[in-house]
Amino acid sequence: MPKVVPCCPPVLSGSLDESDAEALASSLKALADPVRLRLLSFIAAQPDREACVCHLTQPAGLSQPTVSHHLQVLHRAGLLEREKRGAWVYYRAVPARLEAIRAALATRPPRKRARAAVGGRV
Amino acid sequence: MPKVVPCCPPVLSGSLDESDAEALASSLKALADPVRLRLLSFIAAQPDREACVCHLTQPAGLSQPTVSHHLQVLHRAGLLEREKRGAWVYYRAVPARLEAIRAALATRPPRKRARAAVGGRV
DNA sequence: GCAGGACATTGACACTTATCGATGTCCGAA
DNA sequence: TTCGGACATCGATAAGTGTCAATGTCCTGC
Repeated sequence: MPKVVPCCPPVLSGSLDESDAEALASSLKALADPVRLRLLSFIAAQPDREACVCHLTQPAGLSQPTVSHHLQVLHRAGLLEREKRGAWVYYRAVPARLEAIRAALATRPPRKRARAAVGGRV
Repeated sequence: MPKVVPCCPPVLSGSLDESDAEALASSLKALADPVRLRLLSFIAAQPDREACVCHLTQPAGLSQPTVSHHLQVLHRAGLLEREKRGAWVYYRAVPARLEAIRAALATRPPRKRARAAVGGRV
């Protein structure tokens, strides 16, 4: 059974301590780029909710190394899963991670809900 | 009656177009800094939900021009309101703006709710 | 084993951003 | 009117980031 790690307190519900702020900022930084937002939403919009890198360079309009770089940033932030299948690498969105970030931005403290933050602290 | 401006489509609900992605990324960039997250939460945690700059430099541990800079970034993103009272300037959080950003990060399309995105597009 | 394709990594460059000291502007008090 | 305090702006600097061409690694098919 996976450990349930509580998320950091919502931004507007009290004073964030320094490490919570660092962690949340680091996740937000991964999201705060138009290319990465589009990659994330493009991948999630695929019929099977995944895409390999070769299908992403053209919609992104960027070179393969650049797309690879952005995917790596999203992957390191826990927002994308990586799966290697043969010569290809498939990326899949992790909605729970995005949900955890959303929870950290909640205006009011969220209702208690088990497993809301699966995937680690934000 | 104020115009209700719909927010951009949620990231995971379909493919974001370029201008939506730019707008959302720009709002997220304003949030994606530990100093700014702490300023925002500190201000919101005050008894009267506001604070003047002179009360923020010490908790932030930064120089007055630097704090002023961060407040300006949050203000330009619509996350803080600015009010000048005599020689002092008071900043107040704008929860609706944060809520609009959260909505844009929703995993599923949100239920229709009037005035959910008051304050402009994200 | 060899050739070619898919993806990651490296190195370099331009651009942005966080930070501070110095200075400017505006306000209230004397 | 003058002085001092609160805040913003400016200029400079160091650190971070997005981008690409070149190169490296790994897999598949021949």
